[in-house]
Amino acid sequence: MAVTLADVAARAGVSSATVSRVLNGNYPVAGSTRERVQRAVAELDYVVNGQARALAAATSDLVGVLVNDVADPFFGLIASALQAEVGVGAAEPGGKLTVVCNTGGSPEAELTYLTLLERQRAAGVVLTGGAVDSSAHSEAVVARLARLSASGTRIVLCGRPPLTLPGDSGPLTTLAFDNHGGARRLTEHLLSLGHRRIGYVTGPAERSTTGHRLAGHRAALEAHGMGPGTEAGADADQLIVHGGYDRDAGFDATLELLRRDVGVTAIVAANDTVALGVCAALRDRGLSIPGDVSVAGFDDLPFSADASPALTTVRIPLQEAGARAGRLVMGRITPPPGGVATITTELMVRGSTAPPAAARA
Amino acid sequence: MAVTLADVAARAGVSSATVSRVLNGNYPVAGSTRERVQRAVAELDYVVNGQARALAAATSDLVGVLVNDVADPFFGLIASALQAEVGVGAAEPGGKLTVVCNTGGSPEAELTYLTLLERQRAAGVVLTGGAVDSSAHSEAVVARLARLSASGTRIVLCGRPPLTLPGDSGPLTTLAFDNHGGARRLTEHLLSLGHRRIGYVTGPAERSTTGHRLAGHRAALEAHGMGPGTEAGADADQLIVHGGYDRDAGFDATLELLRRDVGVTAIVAANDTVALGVCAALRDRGLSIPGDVSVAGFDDLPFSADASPALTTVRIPLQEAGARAGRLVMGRITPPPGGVATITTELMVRGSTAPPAAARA
DNA sequence: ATGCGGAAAGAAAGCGCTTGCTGTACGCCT
DNA sequence: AGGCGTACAGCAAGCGCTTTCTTTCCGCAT
Repeated sequence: MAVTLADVAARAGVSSATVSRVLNGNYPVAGSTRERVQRAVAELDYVVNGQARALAAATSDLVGVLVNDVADPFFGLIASALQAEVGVGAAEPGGKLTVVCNTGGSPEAELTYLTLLERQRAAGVVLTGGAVDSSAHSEAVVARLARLSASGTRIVLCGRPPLTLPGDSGPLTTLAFDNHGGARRLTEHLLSLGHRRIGYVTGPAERSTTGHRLAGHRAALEAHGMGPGTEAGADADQLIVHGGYDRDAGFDATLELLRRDVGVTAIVAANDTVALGVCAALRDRGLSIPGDVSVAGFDDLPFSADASPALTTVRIPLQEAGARAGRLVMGRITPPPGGVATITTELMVRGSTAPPAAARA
Repeated sequence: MAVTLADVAARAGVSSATVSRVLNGNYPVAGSTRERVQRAVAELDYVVNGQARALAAATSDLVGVLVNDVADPFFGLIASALQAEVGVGAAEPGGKLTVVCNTGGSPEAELTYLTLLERQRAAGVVLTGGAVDSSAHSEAVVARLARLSASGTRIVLCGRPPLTLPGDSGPLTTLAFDNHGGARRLTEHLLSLGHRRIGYVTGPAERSTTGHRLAGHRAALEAHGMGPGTEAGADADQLIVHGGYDRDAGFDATLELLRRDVGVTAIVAANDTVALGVCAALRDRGLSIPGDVSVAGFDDLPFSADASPALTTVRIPLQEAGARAGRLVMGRITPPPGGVATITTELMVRGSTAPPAAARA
């Protein structure tokens, strides 16, 4: 059916071994022969069978990237930059295809996709998104990663807590986002504006990112004498609503916060998408931003800068992270010493935060 | 190195053929033998080599999806729904891995990725986004698609103009978005509000979608006696600015429109992302939305409903389209008669459009 | 008893490629 | 002129599976 190496060889009057060598260019072939072969390849419009090649050469043209959901801009940006880095320019050898796997945050799906990628003998796997803090599942994931790693698959963690494989050579290559520092600076910004009653809508409880951001927020409060032991921090729990990483979670959580009537003058959202819901809920209740309540997000997704008012948030250079993860998984750059590189975050102060009404009066 | 079929066979005391049959369940195997094999598989934690299987069985576990850029929510939503449909639940047989290819709208990149997918003998390919109207390139693309199709790769066009392969069995399976109708209804909405000077920011000139939307817009104008031949339509060209599908294009185009000083009371953007830029530019110039100028978009991306004011736009059910494309490319549903299914669009009237100031006065 | 059909398992031939090893022919040295 | 090194090119053995064809073995009817 399809044109094979043998067809090309026959046409060029050489053996298939020679054709293979011309194609891969890793063995001396006389100029005239090479030309003849190349002409035959062109005439027959030959395209190598990647599966046969992979089988014979024990290589793979696939790189997997595990994300919660590509439709979420957070992951979309990472995946896009990764694919651009890993992908090919003009069929350049070494360029890989990017397999996107939506895990929906489910550890089972994560495991399933890891198995599938192992089955395809993927050249590399990038895991993104906060890890799930469930020891049962993370054990299984670690076991799978250990096998993958042992069989030569390069593994990169992006925005996940570092991980060390059992009986292996040091920790996995990791790109860690400075969630703690970013959240801390964000809350400090609100405190410096004069806010004292700051609501906080968390992400999903089981994700590691959620904890890190919340911890940063609390660290800022404590540094200002508003820790849990202090008088000012007495009802700190009342200011926190546990949500999720989607818009509706922000909406609902905000209504809950307002219902509690704890006098918030600012709300920090788990991320920008949540902040969208927070803003929607506030408007729904007739509250102005930042007039009545200031709002801040996290991630600095593309639409945040153009929101009205523009959203104060913490920028994570997601594209840079994706590109870097791509280079790491391709082995184009060497992992940082210790395996962990921290991606710094930057506070973006914009129109959605302002001094509380009381301070302005 | 890795565990192979032979290892499992040896452990179970059977031939590798039997193991293969147990794994694929397409051949009678005695219950006791089956059990023994399954135990061996579990004990050895065997994972089949997908490449070897693909080579022997002439199948593939890969489905490719060509998008402009996954980071763009428009494509992200399609890709996400597609991958969910095509992907696996618990390694269910038949589940495929989704290869995402960012073409950046470049026909060369498109061709390169098609070759790569052919090399991997992909089971299916979904092409999204408006096609590029350049005959030279589209010819090459058509040729590649014809080969892919001939070799059994299922091809689905999603949001692209229908295409018929030379000497083939009818047109390719196509999911066409009703861009024309949507744009027309959108402009009619503005006209019915009383707008007569409606600016229009187009998408990239070479994309087919751009033309379809613009045509719909013009059709609405003509139907209201504002066609190019009429007095009202005399300077129609002045109301149109050619842009692109990104936020900055909308920003720049709007400034240009204002510079022309043609008295627009409403601006229709090529899509929601562009509308974001349009709004930003208007605010930048101190104009209120919709007080001074109404703004409308296209696509109804997730953030549009929560924008402030909420964006009037035309909804394309992108997730539904992606899911349907997934089912088609998997052969789970049969193509519509004639090959072309039209995805209907729906006008979403929201806060960013209102009667012009003059009409309200 | 003999023979026969069918169910289950094995042997082995590929699938299309890569690559170590084996030839072969030429140019050069002594 | 003989021998040897070098530069190419071919042979053939896999890579790990699937699948066709055979074989084996049993139970049953004759």
